[in-house]
Amino acid sequence: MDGKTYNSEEEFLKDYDPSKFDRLAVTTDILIFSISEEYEDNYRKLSNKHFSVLLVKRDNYPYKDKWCLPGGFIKVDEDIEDAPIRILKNETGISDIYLEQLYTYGGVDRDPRMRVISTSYMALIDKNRLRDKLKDNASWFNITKEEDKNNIYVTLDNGTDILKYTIKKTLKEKTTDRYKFTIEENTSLAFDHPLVITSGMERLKNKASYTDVVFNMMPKYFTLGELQQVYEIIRGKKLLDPAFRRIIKDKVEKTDKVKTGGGHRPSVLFTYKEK
Amino acid sequence: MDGKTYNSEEEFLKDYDPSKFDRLAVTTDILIFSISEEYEDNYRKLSNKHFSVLLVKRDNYPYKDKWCLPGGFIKVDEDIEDAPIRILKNETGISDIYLEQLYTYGGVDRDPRMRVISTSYMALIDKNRLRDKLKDNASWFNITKEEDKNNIYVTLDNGTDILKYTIKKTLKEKTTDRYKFTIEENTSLAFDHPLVITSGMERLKNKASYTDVVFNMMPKYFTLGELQQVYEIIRGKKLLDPAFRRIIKDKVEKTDKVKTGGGHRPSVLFTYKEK
DNA sequence: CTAATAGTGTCTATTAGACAGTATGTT
DNA sequence: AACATACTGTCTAATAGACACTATTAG
Repeated sequence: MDGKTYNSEEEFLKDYDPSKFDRLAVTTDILIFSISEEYEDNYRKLSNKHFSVLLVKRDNYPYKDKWCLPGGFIKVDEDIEDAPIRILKNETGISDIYLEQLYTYGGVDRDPRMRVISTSYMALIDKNRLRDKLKDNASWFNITKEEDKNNIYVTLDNGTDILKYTIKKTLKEKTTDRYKFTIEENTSLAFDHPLVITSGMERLKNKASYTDVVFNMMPKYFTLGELQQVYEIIRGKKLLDPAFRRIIKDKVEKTDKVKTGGGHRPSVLFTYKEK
Repeated sequence: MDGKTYNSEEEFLKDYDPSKFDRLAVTTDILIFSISEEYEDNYRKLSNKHFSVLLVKRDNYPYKDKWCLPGGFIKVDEDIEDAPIRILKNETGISDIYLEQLYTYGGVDRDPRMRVISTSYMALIDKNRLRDKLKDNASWFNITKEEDKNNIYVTLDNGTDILKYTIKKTLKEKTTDRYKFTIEENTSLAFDHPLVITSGMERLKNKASYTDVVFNMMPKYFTLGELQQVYEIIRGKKLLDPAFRRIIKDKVEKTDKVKTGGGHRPSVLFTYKEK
């Protein structure tokens, strides 16, 4: 550092000038994922479930009127993990929500205003917990994803707006099959949020196959059919009933409640059983 | 934001004052892992391998004379992923090294000088690539880890200094078995680096079981015995030969070279085969 | 009765774990 | 010859995939 030598940490700190280092604005973006239901006209059929993400509409520049992930600046006197909790509380009104850090994005041109570093978090919730508590610039978007060898095509739909984007995948590292995602096309999402959403979905998909994360999106009581539907949505493929039940059986607890009224055999309600 | 309304993004940006947001120093810490060998006095035996990490000795306050991970500040005009590449090049002289972002730490009191956010990266290298290129404040430390239900006990040894620390594990989240790590005891490592090292080791251990990361620490040619040793060190358990060879067989390619001179049957040399 | 889901039994294929054996170079 | 590792065959256990079947309700 500078030429002077110090004899103790106290002495050093007293003399220390923090301004000599570059400082950057640090923000956090939160992916709030949930499952939404769409009821069928056929009384016999189960409700159609969708994977969905909460977006907010920007009311000022940059990206005015575009949709983006909820987020905000990290305060100088705030632990980084406290920022997403604060924002989540502010956005949904609830505070005990599954939260996980995902990735820190820091491209030089992420934000036209200034240099910003952004740490993304993923939150999973059961939508039933927050009936009519949403702010009016916020909205749930159903996610539809299609994929081929080189691209991921995503459509976000909240019933009014339809947002589409395309992500290009290029293999970045052979030993771990990691891909570099780049935005190939994007009409209506702000910043690099298409990247954040896509990586978050991938992460969740992976975690769903070796952990119990999925239960964070389930209500207290659920049928195995409903649970299977959610797994299928997140894993992106149909699962066979007997296999699914085999795998899940130690993770759930049977209750004496049943769900009736579906025009078919009633289904037993289960709860999540911790190990 | 402020009261004024703008008609275009250009207009908005011209008027924009970036100083109104908190700014933080952002750094990166790099875990450089490798495998070191310790030759046995018994000519017949294979060399004893250790998992090791590169540390540098701090030559000024704070934490003067303590060991820490190589790292540095992210520059305002530098992409966040470019910082670890720059530091790695500077520290080891090589540039094509396996690199992966791990986690962003941002506790308020991480650094006594000022508020710092730090993104950690993990790098894996084959030590043979950098014979006598190390700087003189840097040193490889062999890592020994022991674990019980509540704690992880780690010893770092470079032949001269022995550093010890203890990490306390507390279950943070039930559905994904995630633990919160806290430093319980730490005599000679700077900052929160015991946390970074421990989490990095965990991450590598997991990745080793479902990817080919391990090959990043191997030389071009290796025997299956050596490869198995490295897997065993990282996974933290003995593996059975036939099972290991079954799993690995599609990932490696036999060469016509053999390794002789070991006082036992010569071993065929293999190379990594990409899918 | 019928459509639609709930739930189970069982057979097969694949993968993982375990052990025992054979092979071969150096001193 | 003996030690230490290299390498393989095979049996068993556990897990995953597939299909077919029975059960039960609202309308």
